[in-house]
Amino acid sequence: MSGTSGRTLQLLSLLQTHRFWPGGELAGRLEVSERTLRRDVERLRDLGYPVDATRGTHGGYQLGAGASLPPLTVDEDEAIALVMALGAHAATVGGPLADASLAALSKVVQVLPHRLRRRAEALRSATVAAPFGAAPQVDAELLGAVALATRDAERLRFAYRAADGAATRRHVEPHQIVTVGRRWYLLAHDLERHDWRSFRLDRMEAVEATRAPFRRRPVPGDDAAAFVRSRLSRRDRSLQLLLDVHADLEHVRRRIGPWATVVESEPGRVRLAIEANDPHWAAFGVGNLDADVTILEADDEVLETLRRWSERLSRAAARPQD
Amino acid sequence: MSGTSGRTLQLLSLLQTHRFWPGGELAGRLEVSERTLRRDVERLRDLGYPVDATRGTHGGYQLGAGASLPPLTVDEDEAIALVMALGAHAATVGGPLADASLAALSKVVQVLPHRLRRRAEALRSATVAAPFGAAPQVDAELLGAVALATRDAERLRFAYRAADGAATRRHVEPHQIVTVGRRWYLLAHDLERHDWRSFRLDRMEAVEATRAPFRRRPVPGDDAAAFVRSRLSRRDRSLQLLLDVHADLEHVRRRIGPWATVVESEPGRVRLAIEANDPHWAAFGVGNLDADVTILEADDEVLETLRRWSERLSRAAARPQD
DNA sequence: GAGTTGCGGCCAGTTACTGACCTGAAGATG
DNA sequence: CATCTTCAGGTCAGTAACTGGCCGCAACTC
Repeated sequence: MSGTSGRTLQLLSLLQTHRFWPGGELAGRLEVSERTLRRDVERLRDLGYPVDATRGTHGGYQLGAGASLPPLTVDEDEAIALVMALGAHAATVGGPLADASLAALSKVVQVLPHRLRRRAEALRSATVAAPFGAAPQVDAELLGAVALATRDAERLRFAYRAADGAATRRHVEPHQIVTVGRRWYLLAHDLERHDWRSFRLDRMEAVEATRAPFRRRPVPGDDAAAFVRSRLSRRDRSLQLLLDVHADLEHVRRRIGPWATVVESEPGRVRLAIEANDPHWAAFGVGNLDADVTILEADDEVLETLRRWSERLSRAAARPQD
Repeated sequence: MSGTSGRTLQLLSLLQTHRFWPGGELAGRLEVSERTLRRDVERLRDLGYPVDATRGTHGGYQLGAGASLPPLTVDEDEAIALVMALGAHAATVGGPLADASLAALSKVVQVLPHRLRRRAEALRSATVAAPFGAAPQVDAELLGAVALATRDAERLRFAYRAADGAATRRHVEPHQIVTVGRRWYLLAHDLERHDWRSFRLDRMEAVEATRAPFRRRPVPGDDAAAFVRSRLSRRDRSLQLLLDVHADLEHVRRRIGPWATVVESEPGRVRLAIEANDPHWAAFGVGNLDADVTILEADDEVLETLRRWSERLSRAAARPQD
């Protein structure tokens, strides 16, 4: 590792892996004199990263919270945790927080060494799908690649399997990634069809970022999520559940969070759309609402699942054998 | 910002915020000649971070995936996303992945500027609790502080409200953070009681890291999670649910994941303990198992909730009004 | 083939980094 | 209170590294 710059980075990294470091120890690790260490610390401070020092016996250096964020030095396990955590988080929250998560995810994925990708993938398949039935099993690397291209306004090529099984090759301008009903979609402008299209990420394959930059266009209706929702394929939409909940909006929000769309509400009644890609998820939603519910629209499969849950729960509750 | 080192860091950061940078642009931003930029790039490469370059028209530099992980430069929104994603992730997965998440979380929290902490806190309270009823609403900063002290083997002082309401001041050696039934616990050696104790993180307050380091002791039984589980207070334990599932282990694992403990299993039957801090969570578990279930042990509150869910679901399923 | 962009050698002037030595100050210890 | 430990930072001299300007070269695009 080369001279001063490398050492400065290394110092920053050391200060992040342990809270306290006595000066001598640091100097030893960096293989410089203590005087030089003090100068390195000074350099970090000049760079805006506050290194707090304590004098006297058991004194030492410590990286504090400052005005700006120092570069995070993460190790391999932590990088994998980041990939998995950010992917899951982006899927469960919506809006700007999801965007920030994706932005962070793309940074990690961009620099993730290949062997770590394999490890992450292995872990992902070993880890149980989030307990809502089928979670959006999108490959973290693919998600990262798409997020990266979206961030950098870079054209994208990929293979797509449509709902009817037809396989096509696409060339698009990726505009935004959104989640609807626990599934990932990419809203993009299709360069061959000259129109907006939304693509399910779990149906994309062989994603290839061409390096061609593009100029962003305004999204129709100025609301990517709404646009994607309006374009859901019949099959995707079929598990949608429309219901009247006899409770206040506040209660509904607290119980089900962002994973359902409030269509309209008045005091004591909320009309709610649950986009369920899994009937179990719909059943959970209805149960967890903790209020009386009238179903306005639902697929037979969902109704059937509701009945099965109901029977199972009542049987279980009827026979406590303790 | 000082000379070379700062510029190198800045270059690394620029390379992470956009995928492609033409050399001239980078040189301009860093206010150096293109020759010096080339040398900076070389420096980064010497440091082990692979900067790929493309020649010719529309050429430029690009940070690639290499052998080691470069320091991540995240912006404020991303830092907040990290805090929230890692906290949530650590709570939902168990084992080594959770540990890695906590390690990463502590790194972020350590350097998070104060104003960002406030923003994170605000977002946290605005964000709906995860839809399992009461999520473990542990302050992210507190979690980070405890994780930091645990990582660095640093003694901890805090105020604790016990289950019976008694408020005490504790001084402990924090050994491990574990989750049981969607709650956070700290397994620690109490320095005043001279024995192991487990503390619920949501009952801790005013956490203060003394700088006193301690030497780790072997955890009794060598399994922190098991130890904490065995010491759960009566109140915490009361919502435990013990059941026989008539399905294969594989099926159960796939349906409920790490959020339940398999007590024993034989082909076609699994005995399962669900640690539920919320009866709704238990109801969800039973329903989502998608198999016949016999309850062996359960609190009345849980049984009552199961019944309520059952009724609600069957009423809802019976009256589809489409 | 022409234009663009990155690569890296060379050179000379400048800068800054390093280790040694020293004085001071702040906290811990007894 | 005296003493020890540890960080802070000035100075100095030798060395190393950095910088910008110049160059010919190589790779890629159109």
